[in-house]
Amino acid sequence: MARDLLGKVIVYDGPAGRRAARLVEVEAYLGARDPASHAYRGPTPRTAPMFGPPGRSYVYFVYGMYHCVNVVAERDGVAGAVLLRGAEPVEGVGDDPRALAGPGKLARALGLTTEQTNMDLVRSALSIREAPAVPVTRVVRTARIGLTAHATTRKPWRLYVAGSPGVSRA
DNA sequence: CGAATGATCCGA
DNA sequence: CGGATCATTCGA
Repeated sequence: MARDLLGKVIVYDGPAGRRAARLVEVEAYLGARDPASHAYRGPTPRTAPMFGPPGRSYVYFVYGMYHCVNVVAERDGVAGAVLLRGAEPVEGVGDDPRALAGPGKLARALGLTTEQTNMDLVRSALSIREAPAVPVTRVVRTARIGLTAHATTRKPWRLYVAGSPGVSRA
C-alpha cells in the first residue's frame, strides 16, 4: 500500500556516495484498470518492471530531461507501482528542503536515472528503509497531479504528509 | 520509418 | 501559460 511508504527513507549508495531522503509524497498507479498508468495498454520494454515482482524499482525518463522513480507494488504478473513524488533531505543531498519536492527533482537530487530501473529495493545499492510511521492525522489524500488521462481517473491516489516542505504543491 | 506524446519544471 | 528536449510508442 502506498501509504506505508510515507515516512520511509530511500537510500542510494551511488558513485557520488550515499544519498538519502524521507518520502513525504507518493501516488499509486495500477494497470489495465487505470488509464493514467504506463501499464494501461499492457507491458512494453520500458514498463516491464511494473509487471514484475514487488519491491523493485521502475525508473523512466520523461519530457526529454527528467526521471521519475517508482516502487513496484503488486504481485508478480500484476501491474502496479507507486510514484515517489516528494521527499525531505536526509543525507548527501544538500539541505534545501525543497530540493526533492517533485518527482523530477527527487530523482535528480538522488542521482537516479533509467540505469537504476528494476533494482531490488531490499538488497541492492538502492533501497527503501523502515522509519517511524507517519501519524494518520498527518496524511492527506487527494487526486493525482499532472495527468492527461485525468477524466476517467479522479481517484484520490495521491498521498502526502501535511505541512512538509518536501511536498510538490499544496 | 515519422510523428506525437509526456506520472515535469521553471520562468515570464 | 509556453518552452525545453528526447526516449518511447504507435500507426502507416
